[in-house]
Amino acid sequence: MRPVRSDLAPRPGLSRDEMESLQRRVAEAAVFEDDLPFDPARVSLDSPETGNQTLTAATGVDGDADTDSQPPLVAGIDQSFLDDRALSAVVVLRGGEVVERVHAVSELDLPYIPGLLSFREGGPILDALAELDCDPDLLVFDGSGRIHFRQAGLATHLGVVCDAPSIGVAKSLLCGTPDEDVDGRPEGWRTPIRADDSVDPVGGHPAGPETTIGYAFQSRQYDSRPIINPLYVSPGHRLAAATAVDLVSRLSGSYKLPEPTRLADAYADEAKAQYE
DNA sequence: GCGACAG
DNA sequence: ATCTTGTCGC
Repeated sequence: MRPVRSDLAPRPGLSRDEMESLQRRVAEAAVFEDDLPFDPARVSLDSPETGNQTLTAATGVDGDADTDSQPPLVAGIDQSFLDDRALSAVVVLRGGEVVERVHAVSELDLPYIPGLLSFREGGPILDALAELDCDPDLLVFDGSGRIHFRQAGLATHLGVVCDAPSIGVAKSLLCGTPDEDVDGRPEGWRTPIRADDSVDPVGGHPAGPETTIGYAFQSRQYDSRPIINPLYVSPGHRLAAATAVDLVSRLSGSYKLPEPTRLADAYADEAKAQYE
């Protein structure tokens, strides 16, 4: 998969002000409403092994019955680190099946700076995506999308550069305010994350308290003690916040992290062993 | 000045 | 992100 907007790609050697202005340009190009090449309802972890060819009525009118009969391709992306190099891993799923796995090792140019993560990890991730033979319908990133000071987190930045639907799944909240207290909620529970003073309005995207920039989502919860923190899901590009949580919910298996992310996480560690 | 901050 | 032993429970 190749970058479509390489002019907006995270380049090394930019000053902090230049990185921030590039993020504003990315946010302006971002679409936070549904513009998907597939029906979200067709995303699941169930393998259509036995071919559920019921309801094939629509295929006769739209054509492309072959590709329409299969679930969308979803890519999970995560990284592990070696000294000052990053190992970016990508695992692509179709239904519950892994159809491709690739990884790339790249030099890191910057340290981790809250708010500028895509400039540290973006390039390395694009290196891995370039190794892909297939073309994912959806990209699931480890980090934020619209839940970002300039509404241009990692998932938004790379989603725009690849011009692909993308979602950001973070384990902690970067900015914004949850509608309700997020502690000790049951599985499946979710509440909106609204823009606050730390979020800037950008392009056609407002940043008032009425703006939902993402959701806190309780993907897993055990009946006992160790209360599990929720996931913070936000749209990256080409989908609305509500659709982003719905998709993450559909991609959730038996663990806290959605399956594509969990598999990419494991693959990043597995591949790392080959280099150390 | 103080606080807050994805991975 | 990364460094790490033991421990509880299905």
